[in-house]
Amino acid sequence: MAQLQKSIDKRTALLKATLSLVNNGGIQSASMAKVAKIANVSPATIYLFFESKQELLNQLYLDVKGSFAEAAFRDYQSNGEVKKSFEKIWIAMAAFKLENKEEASFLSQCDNTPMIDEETRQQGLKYLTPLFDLWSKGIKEGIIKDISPYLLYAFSIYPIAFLMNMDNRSLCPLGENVINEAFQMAWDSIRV
Amino acid sequence: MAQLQKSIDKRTALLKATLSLVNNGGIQSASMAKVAKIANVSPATIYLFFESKQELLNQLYLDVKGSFAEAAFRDYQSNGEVKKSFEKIWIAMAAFKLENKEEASFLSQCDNTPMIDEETRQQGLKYLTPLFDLWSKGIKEGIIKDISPYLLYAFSIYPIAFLMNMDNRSLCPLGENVINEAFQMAWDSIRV
Amino acid sequence: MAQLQKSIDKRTALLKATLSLVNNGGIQSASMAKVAKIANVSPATIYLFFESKQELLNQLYLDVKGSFAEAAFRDYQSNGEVKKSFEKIWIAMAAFKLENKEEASFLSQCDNTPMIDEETRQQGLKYLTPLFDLWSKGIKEGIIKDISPYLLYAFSIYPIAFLMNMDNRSLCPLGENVINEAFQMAWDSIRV
Amino acid sequence: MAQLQKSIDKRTALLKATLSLVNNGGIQSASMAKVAKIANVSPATIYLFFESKQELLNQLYLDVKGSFAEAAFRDYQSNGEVKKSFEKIWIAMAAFKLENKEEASFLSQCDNTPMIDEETRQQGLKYLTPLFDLWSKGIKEGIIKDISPYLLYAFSIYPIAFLMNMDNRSLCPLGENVINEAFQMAWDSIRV
DNA sequence: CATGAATGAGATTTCATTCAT
DNA sequence: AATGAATGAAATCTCATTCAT
Repeated sequence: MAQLQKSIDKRTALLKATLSLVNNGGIQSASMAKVAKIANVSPATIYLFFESKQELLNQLYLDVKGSFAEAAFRDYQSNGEVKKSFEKIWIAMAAFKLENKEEASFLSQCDNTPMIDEETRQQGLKYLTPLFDLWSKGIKEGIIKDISPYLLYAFSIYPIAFLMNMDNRSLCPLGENVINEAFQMAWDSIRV
Repeated sequence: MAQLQKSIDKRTALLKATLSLVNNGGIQSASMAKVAKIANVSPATIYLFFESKQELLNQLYLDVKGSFAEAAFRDYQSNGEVKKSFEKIWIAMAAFKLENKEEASFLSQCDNTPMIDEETRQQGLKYLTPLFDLWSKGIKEGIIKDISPYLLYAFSIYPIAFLMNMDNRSLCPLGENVINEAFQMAWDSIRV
Repeated sequence: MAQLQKSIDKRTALLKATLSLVNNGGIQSASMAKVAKIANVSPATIYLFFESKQELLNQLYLDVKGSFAEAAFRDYQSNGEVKKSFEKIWIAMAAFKLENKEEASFLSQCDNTPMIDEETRQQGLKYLTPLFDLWSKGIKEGIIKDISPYLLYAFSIYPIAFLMNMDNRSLCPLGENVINEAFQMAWDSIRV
Repeated sequence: MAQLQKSIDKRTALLKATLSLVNNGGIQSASMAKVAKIANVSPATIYLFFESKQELLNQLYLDVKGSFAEAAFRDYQSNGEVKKSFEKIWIAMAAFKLENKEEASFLSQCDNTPMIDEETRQQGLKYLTPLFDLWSKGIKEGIIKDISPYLLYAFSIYPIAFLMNMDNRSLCPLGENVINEAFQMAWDSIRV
């Protein structure tokens, strides 16, 4: 038990170290040696937990995506009104990205790198099942446009990443106002 | 004259080689040696045209962004109706991204890499001035939401990248239908 | 313990390899790759011991300067007569330079290269403290000219390097006779 | 004639450029490309005047050594008193090194680099013939120690380089006082 | 004469990964 | 289970030199 805990801790430390390194300097600057040093283990130890750098990144991706989903759906109950539910989820997502910039920025960096493989991306998508279900329900109720969930995602969720990016670069600071305006746009884009 | 042309050709070949390499394998896998080999020059020759790998990527970024803008605004005339004009631009942008997947994917990869520096990004943004002006006009006319252009961009333009990504991964093929649905969403998100 | 010894050995081998390479071909021709090959390690291994080529050279400088000082002062006791003491040191220095041509020649090459940084030079100077102290004593006793130690050094010690150089180039072979003549000159230059 | 002059000017410019570059950064940092740029010619042009970088450096060595000798013996007349004559030459040498730091420093750097070949060094030595002759005379007169001119040189002339070095590094500024003290040492070392 | 373009070879350094202990 | 040492391969970039013009 203590052994297991220690293992888990080390794994977590490694993921955390990677996250932090990717964040200042990009994926390429997160070398295994640096990761090891920050996590206070030997480089060789990383390979006890992850098969390769690729796998380390993929695991981190899933991990972070999981946290994101967990935050997004924490207060969500599937039996509520569609718009209200969507709003709750959307705001939670935005809040997560604002409060966890490292995680958010990491996910952004993963969007277009070949280091994350298709299979992992698919697994990541599964975390969003509740949202997809909600959209299905909305579509059935005639409230939401009857189109591919990918479109719905593209216009209502994906933009959050851009906003966060702007916020980070101080080009468009995200106060409560802006968040509300943004949500309105998200909703307008998908509602019938 | 012939010499100048040869120079230009070589520069172009280098940019093209870089574009292609970044596209399969990501920025980090586009090594100067590979770029040189594909462009059929010696590695040292690259440095006659670009000061460093960073500069090569930044120049490519501007180059591609320029082509993108050129395509986006080719048929646009600033005196038309706001919605029609926006549609024309939006469709042209989507078409460019669909027809020039390498360019589009490259721009996506640049979104979140520290290899493109802020100054270059700013210069890239300038290419979109006509769109920003159009939005201003629309806002004045009370047709478009009176909010930051970054928000407008985030919800109406940025999603195109996601769609293209889905198209590439065969998750959501972009036929004419889908394009039209997508444009509708873009418009709904920004219109009053 | 065995590991530590192996580390020390490797470090020593690297320094030795560098010394030897600098000696035939100059500093610039002592490439890290060659150093590695001669020391029978991979180029990457050098960086486990030295942060950069600069540091490698600086460390070697200190190392050699240390050996030199050690030899110079090995039999010296600070309570002896000034002239006798100086002679002992001077002869020991000359002997070291004659017997350790690689080391001596390396130090000469370091005299005028920007690869050795000022701080390291200063540290190197400290090894000569006993000599400076001896001079102070001589000055107080009115035996040695009351002038800057840099002058004393320039005229009594620095010339040894030139002699060694001539010896190497077979222009002025240093037998016992010459050595004695030379010492006489050194002494004449600094004595009152 | 005009053509010839232009050629000479270019050669001079190249030598000057090399001198300047060697001076800040050492021999290795004086790349042919930089030399060309500073001299305002094409890299290829250098090879019209010098066969290789080696030759460029060797020529520069001779050139500078020549200037040095010219300055050293400018006011010297071989029929004067030995000590007075030597003093005149010595002071002129020191003055040259102080007033032409680039040249002086360059010569120092050449002392221990394999880039200057033995033959060139020998030619350089010839410039000092008048001094050697003076010493011969002094020896015959019983004023100067009857020993190898290399020894005389090592203890009376070579130290100047060290002093200049110290002056450059602000460790021992050379005012008139120090110069006179230094000359005294030089003379003491070689006089009977 | 003079050159700008071009380059092959090689410089320093970093990295993901392995392996003996 | 854990590691520190070690590395081959490759990355970015520089350089002395050549050659078609």
